[in-house]
Order: sequence, then C-alpha cells, then structure tokens
Amino acid sequence: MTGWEEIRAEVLRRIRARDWPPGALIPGEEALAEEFGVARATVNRALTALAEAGVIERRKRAGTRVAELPVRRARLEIPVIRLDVLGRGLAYGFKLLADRVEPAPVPIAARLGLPEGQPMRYLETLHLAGGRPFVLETRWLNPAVLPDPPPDFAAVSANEWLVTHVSLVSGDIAFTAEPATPREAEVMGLAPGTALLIAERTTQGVAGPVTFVRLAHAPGHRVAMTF
Amino acid sequence: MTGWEEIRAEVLRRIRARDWPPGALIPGEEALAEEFGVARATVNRALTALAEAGVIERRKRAGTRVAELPVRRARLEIPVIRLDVLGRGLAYGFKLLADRVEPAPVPIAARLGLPEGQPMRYLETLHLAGGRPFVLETRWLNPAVLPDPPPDFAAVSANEWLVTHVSLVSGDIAFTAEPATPREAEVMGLAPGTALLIAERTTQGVAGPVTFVRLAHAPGHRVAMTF
DNA sequence: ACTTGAATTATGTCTAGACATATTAGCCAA
DNA sequence: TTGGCTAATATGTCTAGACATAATTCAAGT
Repeated sequence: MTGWEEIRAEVLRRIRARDWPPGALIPGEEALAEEFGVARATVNRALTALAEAGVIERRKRAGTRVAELPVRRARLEIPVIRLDVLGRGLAYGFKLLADRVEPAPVPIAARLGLPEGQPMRYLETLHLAGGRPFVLETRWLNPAVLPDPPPDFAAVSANEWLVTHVSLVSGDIAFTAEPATPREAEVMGLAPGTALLIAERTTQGVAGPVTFVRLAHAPGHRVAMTF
Repeated sequence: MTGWEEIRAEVLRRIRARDWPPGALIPGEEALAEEFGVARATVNRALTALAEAGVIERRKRAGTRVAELPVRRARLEIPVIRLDVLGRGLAYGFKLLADRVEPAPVPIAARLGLPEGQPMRYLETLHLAGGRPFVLETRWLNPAVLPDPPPDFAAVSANEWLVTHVSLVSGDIAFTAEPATPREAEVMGLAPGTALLIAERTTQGVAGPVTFVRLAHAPGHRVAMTF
C-alpha cells in the first residue's frame, strides 16, 4: 500500500499544502522511512524522482529542501514530420525542391562549429499535409555523416533518414516568428511577409556536427507542449 | 568502478554503435548483471534511466528493446520574465496597462474549463527590457485563487506573484506566429501586422483552473531549448 | 478453430544492511 | 582572526534476496 509513488505523492502534497514551504528543510530519509513504515531506499526513490522534477533540491550532509522558485519545465517531443502529419489525420507527402552540394554560409558553419566554406549537402524539402504545404524544410547536412553511396533523399525524407540512421546526441532548437521570405511565400503559396513560425535546429552527433535545419511552418501552426 | 551511470553509458554506447540496433531485444537484467559483475538492481537503475530518456522501451515479461524511433525530447525552462530580462543584461520594468474584472471570453473560459460568462480578473502588462517593449502579457485570472484582499499587481507582476504564491500543478504552452493586432502594434510601437512570436499558456492549480496568458514577444525574440 | 486457464518469465519494486562521498560544524593552532 | 584538520551526518549507491505484476506461451477443453 505504500509504494514509492505514493510517498512521492504525499511529499508533493505536503509541499503544495505549504506544510513544507519553499526553502524549508524537510525531514531526512531515515525519519521519513520510519514515518511511512518503509525502507530508506524507498523514500530515496521517491525523493530522487522529485529532485529530477525540480521540486526539491538535495545535497549530501546539508539535507533536502523545497525549491524556492520551482523551475517550471515543459517537455517538447520533437516529432518526425511525417508522423506529425499522420497524427493530425492528414495524408503525408513531400517534394524535394533542391539537393546540391555547396559551401556552407558563414553563420551556419559557425553554428555547427565547422570551418568556413566547408562543402555541405543543401536540401530544400516541402512537406505536405493533405496535399497542402505544411512545412518548408531548409537543411544543411555535414557530408561526413553520410554513407557511400549517400541515401536518396527523394525517396526518404532527410528528416526521417537521420533519425533512423545517425545517432543524434545533443542539439538545440529555437523558435522565432518571421515574415515569409519571397522564396518561402512562393513555394508555400503565401503572401510575402506572412507571419511564419520558424524553428531552427542544430544537431551534434557522436562524430561531430550533423545538421542545421530551418523549418518554416504554415500559418496557423501551433507547437504545443505540456508541463 | 562499475556504477549505474557507467553501465548506462556502456549500454547507450552499444545502442549507438548498433551492436543492438533499433527494435532489437537486449539481454535481460540478470544477464547484464552477470556480465558487468554487479547486482541486478544496479542494472535496473541504469535501464530505468535510459527508459525515461526514451532510448529503450521496457515491458514486463516481454523484455527490453531499443526504441525504433527514439523520441527526441527538448526541455524548456519556462522563465520568470523579470529574470529572463535580467539574464540578458538589461534593466527590467513593467507597466500595468489594464486591470479589471470582466466575464471571460468564451474560448478562454472553455480552455480553462470554467463556465461561460465567469467573471475573471483581466490584466494587461507590458514588460520592458532596457526601457523598450519586451513582451505584452494579456492574462485572464481565476479570482477564486486570489486571497482577500487581492494583491496589488501594479507593484508585483502577476507573473511573479503566481509563481511564488500559487501551487501550479500542470498546464500547457503553445507557440504560434501571428501578425501583430492593432492593439499590440500600438502598445509595442510596431507596424501593424509585424510577425510576432506568441506563447499561449493555460495553468491548472490544485484548486482548479488558475490562469490563461497570452505573451506577445517583441520581434527578434527567440525561445531556445536544448536536448 | 476458438477460448480458457495455468505456467513461465522479465521487469518492477521492496527490504535490510553496508560502504562511499560530499559537506558542514567544530576545534585547534598559527 | 584565519586556516586547516577532523568528526559528524545526510544523501548516494550498492548488494543479495524476496515477492509483485504484467504479458506471453502453451496446453487443454470445448
């Protein structure tokens, strides 16, 4: 009846009820174990989970205290575009608009940590949902991560090929709002200057930088997260 | 020398090296424990961490397999606006532009799960960074969560008051790009129709819905996340 | 062929005890 | 007062063994 999840819930309840206000030191694991009638390891499991969630802060010898400004974290599950579209109940398709090798523009090489002028694979892909433009993907890809012969990105989207074939390790995403460039307006069939949600992503792999992507989302697109 | 973190790292290495390709069943905890010369609980700790990270999928009796499409999760730490501004090395300030009680617009009441026509506190706050408009915050606040007498939101921004005084439990955020409304353009000193990054957030507390906020960010604003 | 139930098995969790490690508090000496 | 050593202490992790739980397999029985 008293598993670690129940103990986590009870501790969380006390914090929310301000029995233990922000900044307060809460009882040690030993004391809580005795109170709940479980082993210390069980209390430890519960408190470790709360610490990972940012609700409490733990330090050896100093004890466990309730976080002052509990950091609110939201998690975004970065979707594979095809599955995102299918999940909305729409038919998925894509068109490869450009595929060439050219030197990386300076800001992009810089963000990936590659030397200026490095030749990179440049791909422009229009993703379609229900036959209509959904996302315009502009991608620079480090050719060093590609096998020989390279995959055919007209058959499998680069997005998906990378997820299944390259071990991505870390990266960052940034969201901004920008007016559609003339190229974006033309390709997506929009008035120039339309407000677009832009996601820019850089990705690092085990063997160095992998890719920089700019995703221009069709008007009305929402990126939703929960916490 | 062989703690759970090292075991986690070694298992992750094998997955990345495709010793265990996506979809493959990996050896059971017992077998791994024997191989690494540790107790099963130690292997369990390592695999539990990898499962939380989305790298593997575990089911009782069926065993542990490498995730086919490892879900990439990015974490966003939702900032208190004041600290966000200060963190950019700019002076923070805010102006309370509106503060009144009025019935909630239908879509907003619906998103919070409150009855239509429910009277709510409406607040409009312009946050300033270095004296320039940074974010226009439009907020509907459930008066049931406020103490009596209610706090003075001209002195402490609602944003900050809520973080420190209400136990927020769950919610969601969505990002969109929208052209500035006439009101937004006027208040922020922009041309109407300027592309703005909009964040909409609903928050639920222990005692019911708390607040709906719309944040209109000044042009050029980036919301960055890492994974 | 189909359904039902039992045996099997891998993960999930718990216990009691142990040692490791980080950090603090207190003490003593320069 | 300051610096550094030492002891105390709370969390971190590990072990060996146990039982719980979910899911699959397989053998009956209809």
